[in-house]
This record gives sequence, structure tokens and C-alpha cells, in this order.
Amino acid sequence: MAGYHHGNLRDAILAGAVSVITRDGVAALSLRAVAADIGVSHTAFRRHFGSREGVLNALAVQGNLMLAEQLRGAAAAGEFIDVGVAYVRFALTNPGHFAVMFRSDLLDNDDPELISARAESLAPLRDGVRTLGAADVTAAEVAAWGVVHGVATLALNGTLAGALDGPLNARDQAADVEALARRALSLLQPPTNP
Amino acid sequence: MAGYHHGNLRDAILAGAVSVITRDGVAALSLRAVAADIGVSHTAFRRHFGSREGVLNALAVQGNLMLAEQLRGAAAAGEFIDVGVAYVRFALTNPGHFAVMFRSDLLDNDDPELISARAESLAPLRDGVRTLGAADVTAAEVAAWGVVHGVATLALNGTLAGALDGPLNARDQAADVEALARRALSLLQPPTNP
DNA sequence: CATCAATCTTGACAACGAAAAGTATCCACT
DNA sequence: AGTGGATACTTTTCGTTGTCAAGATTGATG
Repeated sequence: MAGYHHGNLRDAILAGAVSVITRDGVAALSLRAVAADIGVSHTAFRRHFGSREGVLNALAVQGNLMLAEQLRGAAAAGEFIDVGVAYVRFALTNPGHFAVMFRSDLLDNDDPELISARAESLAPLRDGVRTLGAADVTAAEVAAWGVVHGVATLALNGTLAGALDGPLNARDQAADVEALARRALSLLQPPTNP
Repeated sequence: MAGYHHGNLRDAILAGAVSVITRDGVAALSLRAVAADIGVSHTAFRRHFGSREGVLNALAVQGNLMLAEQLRGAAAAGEFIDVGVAYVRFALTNPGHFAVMFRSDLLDNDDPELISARAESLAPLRDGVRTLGAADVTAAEVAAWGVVHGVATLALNGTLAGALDGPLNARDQAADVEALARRALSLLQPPTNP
């Protein structure tokens, strides 16, 4: 298995890249370092991804497909608010992927695979919002997506933990953020008196 | 004025960097290119900023101070929802700054100047939320900040325009996003029947 | 067992951020 | 007026990075 042909270099490179990005951010990603870790030459990735942008695109596609699956699962098991919480949970659980998925300045946004994967991941959230029966559907979609994306982003870059005094005290921060997201999302639901 | 001493190199570098980041993103920022544009050597910035991280920190501080001013102005002239819209407007008007302000992986987050500037920019938003009189104040803060930050982020990376079919048709996109943010924020206000 | 395409390596290149050491200009003090 | 020192910028060098062209190795197919 350790010969000239790696056998599963594509996945190995993606996994290595995710690990680095999770730890140090995408700016610190060195494909040469990842390759050295795996034990291949510094240009081995080019056959599979073409360029650095290709690696990030593959990561973004993979992340969107993973997110889509999570959201579909949450939609099947619960209601709208669970889909929103699942969005935040995905971001906190897969920070390496999430850090790349929306960085259009680092990606080839015309890649059909990426476009398709993005549509797939967004669909469950939009469907969930529809069940709210809001008067302004577009506004509700934007509000829901905005809240979960904003909370996820702010939590990941540490701003949320730094700014809010009370509930975010390091230990089990992921669970706290999820709970916070749930409380925030519930404000979007029309007060339950029909 | 065009001698050995530039006179205002610090501001010139910041302006040049903002321009590049606005056009091509922070990953494409080359301090050497900025220096060449200005007409100084490629290490001239080190006296003023120390390192590349120093430049980005200065940009983040500047951005937060600008944002704080905008939000204070909106708070003085309007109510909570105007503060939220001003947040989105700032992001769309100053994408170069906004792209750096929350990138903790690129910044020295222990910089006292940055910490102070961040607190200053966040205060008006938190104060505005308080006027809503929500039962769960923390949830309202997170929801409000999350919505405006999420909408701004999604709009800036093009995801919002790509995903929503209706209202975002390129032309005058900034105004459209602002209007959308206002509609989304209004969902956070308890329906006006006391 | 001979090809041949797929996969990985080698070597070279330009661009980048960082660092050390040097040079020019300005300012304060006499 | 002139001089000493601090401030602002330059030059040179270094290690690292992504990219590219060309070559070496392997496994599958006939």
C-alpha cells in the first residue's frame, strides 16, 4: 500500500487540508506541508485537483454535500428550528469545511459541481422556512439563513464568545452555541397564538 | 513631498491594501504589490506595522472604529432596526475592511486596540436590541447580531444573490440587500400589538 | 509479456513575507 | 549655524510557497 501509487491520495489530501484549516485557518494551508505529511511529493495533488483552488473547491463541494445530508436528517426528524440548529452544529463540528464553503474569493464559483452542491445544501433550510407560514417568505428565508449563518460565523471566529458575557464560558462551547441558536431562532417563529 | 520620507506612508499602505482586498479578497493581498504601487520599497511597511499581520490588525481596528461611528449615527437618528440596517450597509460599503475585521485567524486578537475597537462597534447594536424589550435579551442580541452579520457575509460572498431568485438582480444590489435586511430584521420585532 | 494510460517524482522558477544591516532625512539642542 | 540622534526608508539575502514542464514508475489490458 505504500508504493509509488498511494491508492487514495485524493481523500488523504482533502483530510490533511481539513485538519490544517481546522487548526490554523485556510490562510495557513500549505499544500507542500500536507503532501510532506502524507509522504508524497509536493506536486502529487495536481493530478487530482489541478491547483490549490481545485483543492479548496473539492473541499467546498464535500462540505456542502455533508451539510445537505445533515439538514435533510434534521428536517426529517424535527421541524424548522431543528434544521437551523443543525446548520449551526455542522459549522461547529466541521469548521475546516465551513471555513472554505463560502469563501468565494478562494473558489471557482462557476464550477458546476459546487453550484449543484450549494443548491442541495440550501434546499432543506428554505423548505423549513416555508413551514413557518410567514407573510413575507423571502424575508423569513433571509432572516433564518442569516441568523444561523451569522451565529455560526461569529462563533467560529471567537467573536461571539468574546462579546457575550454570560453563557459562553469555554467549556462545552459548542452545546452552548447551539442552545443559543435555538433561542435566537425561536424569536423568528410567530408567537404561538393563532 | 516625494522625497525619502513619504509623509503619510501608513495611511497610504492601508488605503492600498483596502483597495486590493475589496477587488480580489484578502488572500490575494500582496504587500509587495501595494508597496510598488505607492512607490516605496517592499519592506517600508515594517516600520509602521511590523508584519503583514500588523497591517491587517490596523485595518481591522480602523474598520471597527468606522463601523462604531456609523452605528452610533444610526442609533441617534432612528431606532433599533436602523442600527441593524446600518451594520449591513457598512459591510456593503466597506467590503475591504469588513473582510478582515472578523478573520481572527489572520489577526492578533490580543491586541488591546483591536479589543477596544471591537467593543466600541458592538455597543450600539446591543443597546439597540435592549429597546426591543424582549423576554430573552441574550437571544435577541444573538439573533439581531446574527441576522445582520449573516446577511452581510452572505451578500458579500455572492451567496445571497446566487440563492435567492426574486429580488436580487444585480442592479443596485446594495440597496436591495439593505431593504431585505430591514424586512428580515422586522421579523425580530414583536408584532406591534401590546 | 508488451504496451499504454494513469499516477507520482524531480527539478526549476517567480513571487512572497521576513529579517538584518545600511542609508537618508528630519528634528532638537546648543 | 551646525551637530547628534532618532525616525523613516532601502538594499540584500533567506526560506517557503504554488506552479509548471519533463521524466520515472506502476498496474491494467490485450
